[in-house]
Amino acid sequence: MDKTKKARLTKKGWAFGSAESFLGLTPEESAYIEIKLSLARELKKARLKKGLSQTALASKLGSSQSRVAKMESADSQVSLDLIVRSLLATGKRPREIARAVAK
Amino acid sequence: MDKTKKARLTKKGWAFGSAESFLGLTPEESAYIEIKLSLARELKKARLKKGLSQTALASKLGSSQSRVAKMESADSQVSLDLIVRSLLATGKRPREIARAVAK
DNA sequence: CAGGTATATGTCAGACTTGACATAGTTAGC
DNA sequence: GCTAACTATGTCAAGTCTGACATATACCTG
Repeated sequence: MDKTKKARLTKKGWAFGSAESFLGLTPEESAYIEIKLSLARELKKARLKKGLSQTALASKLGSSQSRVAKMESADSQVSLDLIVRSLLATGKRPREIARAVAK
Repeated sequence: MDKTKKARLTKKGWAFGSAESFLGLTPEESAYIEIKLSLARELKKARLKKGLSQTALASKLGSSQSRVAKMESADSQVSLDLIVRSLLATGKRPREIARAVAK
């Protein structure tokens, strides 16, 4: 999968929209990015709901502020694995994660 | 996350059961493994439904038979990312993936 | 405006994941 | 049993992701 394209799409300028493409992404690639973006938004929502800063959440996760920021922006250098594990660590149940995946 | 424990749990002897634990896994770790196992089963089901061998699927995915086998067994050396992307490549829609996540 | 808090972005060494390959085990038909 | 097709498991070099750090930007409040 071409990470440069993903990176471009998920840069600030694109985050507001959907990941559909005129840049040659296949439907599967688009779907993958959509899922990642949705989970990223879910993580941010979960954090804010708990009134935590990125730094505070990072500490709970055993990670760092910069990585939390990258998760929340669905950075191409962040895996789905990490986002899902972080969601679980914030108390989200699989059912809620599933909802975000479908959205 | 301790990968050795995960590896042990997902070894043949445990694959039939759930990933709950008397080995010191936290609920989040268990949930993560459950999700992975569920998606792994989904991938196998999708492949069989299409009447493909692991080798044939691997070729479609640009991967190898051994990696497909590892995906289907939720091997600890396989990421959620890869399983999700493979599911998408086999034609599964996010909604169906979500269902497996919740299960 | 200074200082503080929060978030974003770039980089890096070390850890992890990947496709490929080798090999072993399993299953089905003969 | 033998063969062939299928699947499981181990290993490795190359590529990717991670936490940590540095730094930048934005927004307060005094």
